[in-house]
This record gives sequence, C-alpha cells and structure tokens, in this order.
Amino acid sequence: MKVLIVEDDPLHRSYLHEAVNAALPECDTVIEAENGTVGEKLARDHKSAHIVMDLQMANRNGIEAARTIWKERPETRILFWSNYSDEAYVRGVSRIVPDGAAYGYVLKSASDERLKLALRSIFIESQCVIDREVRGLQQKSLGQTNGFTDSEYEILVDIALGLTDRAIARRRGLSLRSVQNRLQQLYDKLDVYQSAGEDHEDGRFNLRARAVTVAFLRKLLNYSALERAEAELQEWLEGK
Amino acid sequence: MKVLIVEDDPLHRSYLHEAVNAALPECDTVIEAENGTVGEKLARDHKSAHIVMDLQMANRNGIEAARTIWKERPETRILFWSNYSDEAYVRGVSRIVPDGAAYGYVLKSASDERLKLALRSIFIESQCVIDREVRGLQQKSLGQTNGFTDSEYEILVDIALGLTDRAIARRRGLSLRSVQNRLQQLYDKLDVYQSAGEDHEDGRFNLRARAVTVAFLRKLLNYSALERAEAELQEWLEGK
DNA sequence: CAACAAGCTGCGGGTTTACGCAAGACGGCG
DNA sequence: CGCCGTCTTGCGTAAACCCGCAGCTTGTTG
Repeated sequence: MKVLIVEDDPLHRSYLHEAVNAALPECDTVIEAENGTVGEKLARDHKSAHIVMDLQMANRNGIEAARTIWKERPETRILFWSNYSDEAYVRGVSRIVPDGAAYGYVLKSASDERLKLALRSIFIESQCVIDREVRGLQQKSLGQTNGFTDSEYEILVDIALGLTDRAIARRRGLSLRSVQNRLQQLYDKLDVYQSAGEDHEDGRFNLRARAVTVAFLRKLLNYSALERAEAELQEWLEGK
Repeated sequence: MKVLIVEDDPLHRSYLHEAVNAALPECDTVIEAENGTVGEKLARDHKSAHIVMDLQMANRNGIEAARTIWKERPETRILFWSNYSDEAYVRGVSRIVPDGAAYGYVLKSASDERLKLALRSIFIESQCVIDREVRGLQQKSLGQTNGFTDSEYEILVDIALGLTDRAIARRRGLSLRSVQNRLQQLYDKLDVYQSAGEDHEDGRFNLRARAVTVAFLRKLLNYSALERAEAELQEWLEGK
C-alpha cells in the first residue's frame, strides 16, 4: 500500500509522514509532494489510491488538485487535512467529491488519535470521516434549513467578484430583475439590514459591498474561494 | 534571558522552541503561549522583553497582541514569524511599531539559518531584521512611488467594510465629493477599468465591489485586516 | 383539478454612484 | 510675490442599484 502526502509546510509534512507510518503498518511507501501541482503529477505517475492533503497551499490549492485527481481516478481516497472549517472550503470540497467516493475532512487541531483513526477508516475501511465541526456546517449549508441555497451562494460570489447586475444576468441566463430578487434574498439572509442601523440614517451601508464583507467575516467566502471564482470568471470572459 | 513564544500551531511552537534554544544559548527560560490572549497575559506577568510570535492566530491575532504589549512596554523586542507577506499584514505591523523599537519579520518559509540569525540580531543586537520579500513591499507601499497612500488605503478599507459614500464622508470628516474623488483615485490605481473590458459593454464591473476584490486578490487586504477594520468601525459606531 | 408556494419577469420610481467641470484653499519654489 | 501642483468642495447628469407591485410559469399537494 502506498500513500501520497500533499502538504506545503515541511513541519506538517513530516508530522503526517510519521502519523501515516504509525497508523498504517500495511503501508510500505510514502511519497511526499510540497504543492498541488507536484501532487497531481505524483498521483498520476504512481496511480495513487490513497492521498492525504492540505487544502490551503500556495502553489495550487487542494481543491483544484483534488478535482483533477478525482477526474482521472474517481475511486481515489482523499483525506483533507485542513487548518480551517470555513464554509467556503467545505462547500468547495463537497462540490467536487464524486458519487460514492471515500473521503475525509479532518482539522489540524484534531488530536493524533483522531487523525490516525481517520487514516484507517478511510484508507482501509473506505469510510467517509468528516470532522464533527465541519459536519455541522455541511448540514446547515446543504440542508437549506438555515444556510444558503446554491443560487444564493452563486450570486454572492458574483457580486463578490464585482460584476454588475446586468453582467450577472447575462452570465447566469436570468433577467435583470431576477438577479435583483436574488440579491434581496441574499441581503435578507446575511442580515445586512439590521447592521445598517436604520434607526438613524447615519450608519447606512452599501448593501452590496456590505454583503460581501459580512460573508467574508462569516467565512462563507475566503481567499481561495475568491481565487477560484475569479479564475472561472476569466474563463467565462474568454468564451465571450 | 527569557523568551516568550506565541504561536497557535503546536508543531511550529515546538520548532520555534528548539530554534530559540539552538540560536540563543544565553537564553535560560522559554515560555510558550498558544494564542494572542494568553500571550499578552504572559508577557505582562513575566515582563517579557523578547517575544517571537505568529501573526495569524485564531483567538487573538498577532497584531492585536503586539499592539497592547508595545503599549505597555514599548522597548519590547518582537519577532514576527508569519506564513505570508501580504501587504495587509506588513502595513498592519508597521503601523503599530513604536519609534525606535527593535522588531523583525521573518517568513515561515525561511531557512533555519535565517531564523536563527534573525533571533540573534533582534534579541542580542537590537537590530531590525525584515525579510527581504517583505521589505520590498514596505518600500513600495510606504514610499508612495508605486503603492498606496494612507488615504487611499483608508478609503479602500471603508468601502470594503460596506460603508456608503455619505457614511465615509462623515466618518473621515470630508465632503461627499472628496470621498468620491478618492474613490476614483483608488479605482485608477487598482486598474479596475481595464479589467472592466470596456471594448464591449458586456463585461462591465461594479467598480466599488470590484475594487475590493482586486485588493483582496492582490493581498492588499486580507481577513485579519478586515476583522480589525470591522472592530474599529463598530467602535466608531458606538461613539455615534 | 383546484389551490398554493416558489421563482422569473416587466414596470416604475426613489437613491446612490461615478465622474466631468470649475471654483477655491494650501504649500512649496524660483 | 506670482506660478503651479495637489487636495477639497459644489453642481449637475447619466447610469446603476434597491425594491414594491403585479402578472406568469412551474412544480407540489390535497
């Protein structure tokens, strides 16, 4: 059994290496990659079936890498090991995991024990292991009880990118008014009004900009989500 | 000689501990704190004169902590050890360092050697040591050659927070038109126009929102800068 | 099938933004 | 002192944005 580690911090990399050795005696070789690009290449060359990787990496982030890896071999088992449980990451991951694939999401703050357990569960038992903290987010966001619909999230990203209503309408194939409807919905859910302090009219916010900030502060968005969205946008702009 | 380490990642913390031991034989005690709040407290209790700390921590970030520490004892020597060299961080740090204080800024990607050298230079020789990559930013941003004026940065933060023109005017004691002038200046520098692709009018951006995004992508802003700005804003809102 | 909720769309109008134009204010500098 | 550059401010306008109102299309449910 081979395991591929993709992680850019050398300290964490060697820590993972040890953890893998300790948790998986049946593992005979461990390969290391220090960024997403190298990770993809090694995964391809070695036909890796067991990968543990970091989500935030400078060169090419984990979500990107995982996407291409899964595209080539959807049965690959991937354990994401991340510092944060931002909704933006969770959403990003669950958006790309293939049907029935085994994967895991463990926070770096978890104990050694938990990490090792997750390694065994995923790589040996093919079970999904999601950190409970992350799990909470998932339910909230995907079950639309409290969280955000995909269409709401979509429009959030669009205004975050700085598109005009009209541009969004074209991009998403909607009328101008529909876009604005969704915006209102979004403003509602983000609670942009109350913070606008309408008691006096002195604290008023620009709803559009405020929505983006609030989303950021609530970790609905983060840098890497923005980065990805921007790349997609550019792609779309090419295709006219 | 005592050294205080403030860093929330246990791996990095122990790595730092070792590095300090190796680089500073004259250091007899090392204290550790796992977040900014504890860091402040320990610094106070031990009257620490030598601190090395991480900038991004979950509980209370390094800039906040450093500010209160320096407020109490401005001659404290602090070495910041950070993952990133975002302009937002650099600006944040250089905004709070007291006159003549010795401090350092080293990236986590630097070699062992470099870290140890920095430790000695700052703690023993009282010299400032700034990573050259960071240094580059500093000159660009503070010498206003290419970078941003304080007033431009200020207004950037204001629209990022989601304030209206009018609100900004009140907050900064300017007329509405002046605020808008500064905005245009900002849009210019951020190059929001060209990316608006004015050749056809199909790709037009919402300048205000776009400016924020571009600033984010260029690391002029980041999460912790936003967080700080938001706190200041709330404070200001209290005082009506 | 009727009823109903949810989403899309056009219309209309009040606000906010973006910005050209031009008139002061302030600070160097020859 | 007069000239010049930078910063501020007011006026005015076209565009973009926020949003209530109302008519339509769907999918769901009793």
